[in-house]
Amino acid sequence: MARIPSLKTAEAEKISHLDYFNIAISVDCVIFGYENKELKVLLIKSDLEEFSGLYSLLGDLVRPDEDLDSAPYRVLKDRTGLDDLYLEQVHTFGSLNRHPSGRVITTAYYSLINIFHHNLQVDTDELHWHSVNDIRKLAFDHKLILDTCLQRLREQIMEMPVVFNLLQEKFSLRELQELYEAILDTKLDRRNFRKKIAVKDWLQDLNEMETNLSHRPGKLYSLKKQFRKKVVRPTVTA
Amino acid sequence: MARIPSLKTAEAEKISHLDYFNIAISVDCVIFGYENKELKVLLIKSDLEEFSGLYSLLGDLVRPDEDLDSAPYRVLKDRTGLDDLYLEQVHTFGSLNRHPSGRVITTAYYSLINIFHHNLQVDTDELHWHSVNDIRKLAFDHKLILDTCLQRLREQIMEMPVVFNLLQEKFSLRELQELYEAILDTKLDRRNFRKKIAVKDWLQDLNEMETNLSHRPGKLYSLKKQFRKKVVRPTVTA
DNA sequence: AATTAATGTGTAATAAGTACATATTTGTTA
DNA sequence: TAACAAATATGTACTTATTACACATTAATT
Repeated sequence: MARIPSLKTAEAEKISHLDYFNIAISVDCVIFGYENKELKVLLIKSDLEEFSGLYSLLGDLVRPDEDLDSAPYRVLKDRTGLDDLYLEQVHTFGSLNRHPSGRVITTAYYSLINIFHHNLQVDTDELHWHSVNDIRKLAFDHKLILDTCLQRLREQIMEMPVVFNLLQEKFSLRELQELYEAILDTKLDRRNFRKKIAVKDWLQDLNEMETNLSHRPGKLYSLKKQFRKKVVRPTVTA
Repeated sequence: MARIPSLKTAEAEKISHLDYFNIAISVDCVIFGYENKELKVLLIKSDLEEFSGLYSLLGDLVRPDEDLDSAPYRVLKDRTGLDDLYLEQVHTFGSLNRHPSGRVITTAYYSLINIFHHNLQVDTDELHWHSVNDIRKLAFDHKLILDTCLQRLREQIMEMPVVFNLLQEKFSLRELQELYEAILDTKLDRRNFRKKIAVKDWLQDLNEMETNLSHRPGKLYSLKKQFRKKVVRPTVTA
């Protein structure tokens, strides 16, 4: 376990207390949304000269009086007004030169939010949704963070009922499939997709149909209640 | 992205620079070993009064001039003399009160080492191998960290050729199966296990046999060379 | 030579994943 | 109001992976 250096070994004492507290820790949020059959991510223009013109993820320093895992909730609440969100810790990035203004280690989280949520308020002067597929370069190491989080999201969507946080409460199987296709960036077979989803038993048949379409409407579904609890910290079940 | 507070928003300016650098960051290593058909973990007697009598993981504060991912290598090198190790970042733990002497956020790594490695030197006054199954309570939140890392290890052993870091270079399929059984804490069917391993194509048949057994000896294998590279930082392939 | 204790191996049964086509429903248009 | 356009709903054959399970073989020991 870490020793607080001022109290302990000679080796540690060579290095002053201040040095050790000279690393800042931040969180960065990869906030995924979904619109127009495309997976989006919420970005902000970087406020550093070094990265002028580049976008970056939303993040902030962790406060001394908040849990690490609470920090991304605060960031999201401040930036979007939403507080009942799916968040998952993915990885911590800490190479020496990742931040030009100083030593900052950052823990990355991804979050899934419904772009059309009635309470969602993104300051559109500052924040913009970008198609994940169009992003080539971001400030800092944020492209790497984005890719890492996207990979994790892709690993999880068939294991856990998470993508529903990106959709309206009611949706058709076609809409759900289009969402999976957007996230995985691949085409899926309709019949096989339905079979796979049916086996999971995640969905409630609402006995309602789509309306206002110029073709045959599909049935509407919602995520079963028992899966709606948000907050997902990876907990150990072993 | 995190803003360095002294430079930016009014809100941030309320909080002094020092406050923000008042969080220390450490790494903790779950060092797995394997002996006598049991999965072991290397622990040290906690040096804090609060936890007297309890063991803890090996860790240290991250230095201002080292990459986060380098810190666990340093810890392992210092503690075990080994430097060519498999290490994987698992999760970062940062609840407010996880460390009694101050605010410390820690990134957990797991490592797999061969207890009988000729260069391994564990200071046996300080460090001890414990059977993972016997561990009930550890200092700090280290039991949670251990469980989280063990879960990750279990998820990975059928996906990637990692467990070979726990074995001697040459081993029989029986030994390999016993190792899997120890990690998963379950019995496996011999024929099915062999089939599964054969499909992975990880092993080199050495055309040698076990010796000094009072029963039929098994063939010896080693991990194929191309899988021997160590250092595995989860890299993004997307 | 018989015994002990393990190795090495294959097949049938079940489950999961993949590829693929037709009838049906609704709204629109001629 | 009939025909059309565009989508929904659905099943089966094929392939691949997973599971359960038993017998002949080998080397050392007695």
